[in-house]
Amino acid sequence: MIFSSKAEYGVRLMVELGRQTPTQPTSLKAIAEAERLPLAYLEQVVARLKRAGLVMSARGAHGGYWLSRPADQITMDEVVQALEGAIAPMECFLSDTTERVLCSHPGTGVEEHRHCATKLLWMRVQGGIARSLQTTTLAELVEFSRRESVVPGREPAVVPGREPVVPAV
Amino acid sequence: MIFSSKAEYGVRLMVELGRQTPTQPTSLKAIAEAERLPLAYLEQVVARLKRAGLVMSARGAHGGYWLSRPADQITMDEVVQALEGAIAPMECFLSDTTERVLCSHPGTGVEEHRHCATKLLWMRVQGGIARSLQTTTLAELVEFSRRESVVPGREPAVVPGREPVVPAV
DNA sequence: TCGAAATCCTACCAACGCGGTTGGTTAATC
DNA sequence: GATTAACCAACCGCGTTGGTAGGATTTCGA
Repeated sequence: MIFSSKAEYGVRLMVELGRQTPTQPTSLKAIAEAERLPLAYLEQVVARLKRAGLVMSARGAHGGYWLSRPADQITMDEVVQALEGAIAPMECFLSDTTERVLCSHPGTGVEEHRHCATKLLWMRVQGGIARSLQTTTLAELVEFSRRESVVPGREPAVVPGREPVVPAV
Repeated sequence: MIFSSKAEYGVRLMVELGRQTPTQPTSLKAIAEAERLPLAYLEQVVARLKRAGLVMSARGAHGGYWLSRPADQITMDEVVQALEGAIAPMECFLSDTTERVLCSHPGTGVEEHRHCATKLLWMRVQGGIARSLQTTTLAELVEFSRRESVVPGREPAVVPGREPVVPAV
């Protein structure tokens, strides 16, 4: 599994917030019940979203959460990044903003100076993921969730302007 | 981290095999030393590749492994799939070859019939990953590893009709 | 014919992250 | 002042990960 349940829950939470009128806050309890998710765990999830500035909150009675921006100005890579941290296919991608190629194993002093072929592969994978996340907005997901599921069997039309997904969406 | 070390080790192993002349087998020991990886663990990794039919082997002295096909006829999604199993961003994508949308939580009898918005997102992510893996061949990685480290260069030949990669591979 | 080199096979294990739970404290509303 | 809700900090069982251990089997060269 590529993403943990934090991402799943967090995205659902964001969609739920996007479905609400932004004028009044929505309580976590309401969301937990609607999505049948454990409230206490959702608290930890939403904390990440708040730290990332994606949602705002009000405490006390009738408090709750709401989106800090309109849903069409929130791309899903922001959301997923807030929930999962940096999206990296492999370890050597993390604190490695420099172009250094040092995928050899530590310990031995000898540095591997051959081209790290796997890095090319993981770069492409990362690019593929990033692209799909950046080109999807929260508003799209909200709109998708609003459509009545007339027939559960067939997937509805992909959002116009998007390329068709390869494995038959 | 999206992929485990099995994928990293296995891809390296395949690249290493791709660098050899295919006429004679390469022993795991040689690969383990070249890549500084634990031999006993590599055995488990290569077993997956063999089960998937990507490599062949000969036992006994002077035995070893070799690619079962030319490297330009091996796409990396085959390799990664053999190593990691099915590539799924989220659990509900696994034994779900049918078009059913049932991302609700089990337990309660009530089925969630609202459109599962997260599924749309994970579909796109999966598509992005699949595309990047399918359009990369082992031969490319081998060729890349042969190049002296000049400039990582430009991403070659994205599938026609696709837009260019966003984060600058 | 023997030993070395290699694949092949099964079991075991420590450590870590995941998916929560528990139990509170603080702040706002009625 | 009671209720509602966000906020906070531990804690914890469990499964997966990344190996190791130890052997069995096959093949080749001397």
